[in-house]
Amino acid sequence: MEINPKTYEAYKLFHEGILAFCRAEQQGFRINLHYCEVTKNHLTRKIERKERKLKESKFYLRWKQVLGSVNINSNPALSIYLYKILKIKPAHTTPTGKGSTNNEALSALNIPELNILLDIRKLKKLRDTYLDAFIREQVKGYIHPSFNLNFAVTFRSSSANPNFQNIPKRDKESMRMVRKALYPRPGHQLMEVDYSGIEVRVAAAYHKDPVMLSYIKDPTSDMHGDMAKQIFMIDDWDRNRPDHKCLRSATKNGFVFPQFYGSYYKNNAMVLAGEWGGLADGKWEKGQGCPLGDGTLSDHLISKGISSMNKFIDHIKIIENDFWNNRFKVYQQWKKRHWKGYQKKGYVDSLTGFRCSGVMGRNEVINYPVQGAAFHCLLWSFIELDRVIHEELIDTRIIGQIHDAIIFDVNPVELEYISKVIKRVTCKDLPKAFKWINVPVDVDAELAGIDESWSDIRDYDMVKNKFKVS
DNA sequence: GGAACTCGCCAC
DNA sequence: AAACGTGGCGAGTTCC
Repeated sequence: MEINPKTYEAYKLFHEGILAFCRAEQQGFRINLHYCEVTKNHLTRKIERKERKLKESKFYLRWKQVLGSVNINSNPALSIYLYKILKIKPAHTTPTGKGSTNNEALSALNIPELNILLDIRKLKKLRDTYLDAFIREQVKGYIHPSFNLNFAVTFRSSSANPNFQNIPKRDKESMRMVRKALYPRPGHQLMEVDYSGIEVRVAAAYHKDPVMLSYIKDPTSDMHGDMAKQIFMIDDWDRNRPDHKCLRSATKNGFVFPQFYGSYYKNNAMVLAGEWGGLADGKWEKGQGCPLGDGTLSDHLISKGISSMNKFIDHIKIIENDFWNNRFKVYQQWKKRHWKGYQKKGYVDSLTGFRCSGVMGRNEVINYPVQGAAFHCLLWSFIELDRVIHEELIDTRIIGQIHDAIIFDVNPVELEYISKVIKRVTCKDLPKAFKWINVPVDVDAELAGIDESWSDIRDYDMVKNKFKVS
């Protein structure tokens, strides 16, 4: 018989985790029902206007003429019309080999009517997946998302009814529209506390790479900056310069993190090139990309001898090789050992006592134990904070969790106290409980004002007890 | 009429 | 040698 939690600690973590989640579920997250309904109707009218505009276009009339009837929500039908009937070459294909109709593929075609369709899609997503779900799921003005510990193969959590873990954040317009529906209890304020770089820190406990350890331990060092400097061949690197900041962020999201998840140089090069727009029909052109110094990024790269996409790919290949064989050599050796170990045993164990077994690929074998244990850091803190809140009979409540973040509905009177407790539990008590943690862990906090919505949270210093000024 | 599938898209 | 990890959900479609 296979028991997945291999240790009593692992079993206990999930058992107590479920009970702590249960209390958060029961508490729920307050919504502004009136706002949801008004915004939903507003979106519906906006969608209808755009649909009318689309239906008057030549593009649509031709589509209808050829196929008899048209459902603009049908991606299979759109794919057939665009790529089979109009014989347009798809910008890229789906995993099953058909012409893709996703945002990237349709945007690339530069057809105004398709841009209207993309607008409609986006608005429908906001209306149907979020606002409408809040209205449907709410009970007496509170939604009660479920937090599950029994679905994810990595022993992470999942959330449903509604899913609390995929509420828009990056797109500011969508973020505001949806998060403006979510409120604390009257007279309270929302606080979100997240572990910074927890997966990278947990990975370090597995591989113990000295270079990575010093990157994490030395607050003056900057891994993403160092990589950006190397990738874009910048001599006078200055992490405070806006153009260099832009390159740092592109490197972090287009090279470093994808590499940790198991991506490789060709994909990285395409993403990096796509991000700054140097890639136009495979041509490498001057004057492309974000501004850099006197010119643009593509001017700079061309001046450094990277004069084509192929040269850029070769360049990233060299960087990747250096990344794993020189910079993070010990990390690389661990990945190799770890993968061999799985091939021999047929399973991998996490530092938190969970066993992943079954058929897995190399990337899965490497990622699962890191992803799981990183979440377990959050889970342990969640349980402990829930215990303190429950035992001390204070009024602040935990109302949700997003993999590496906890959301609180705080009584303003308790703000200073709970901040202190959160800081202690997450940063001091956790490493005492999980002895395998070999680097400091840290949290960032965001807070909204009293009676403000989730869209209003701002960076907050839990030690000085004041908002950070940006 | 529902199960199972594909596709697209939101989060970490 | 191979090549981005984990989820949920809405809509459309196909199959039984």
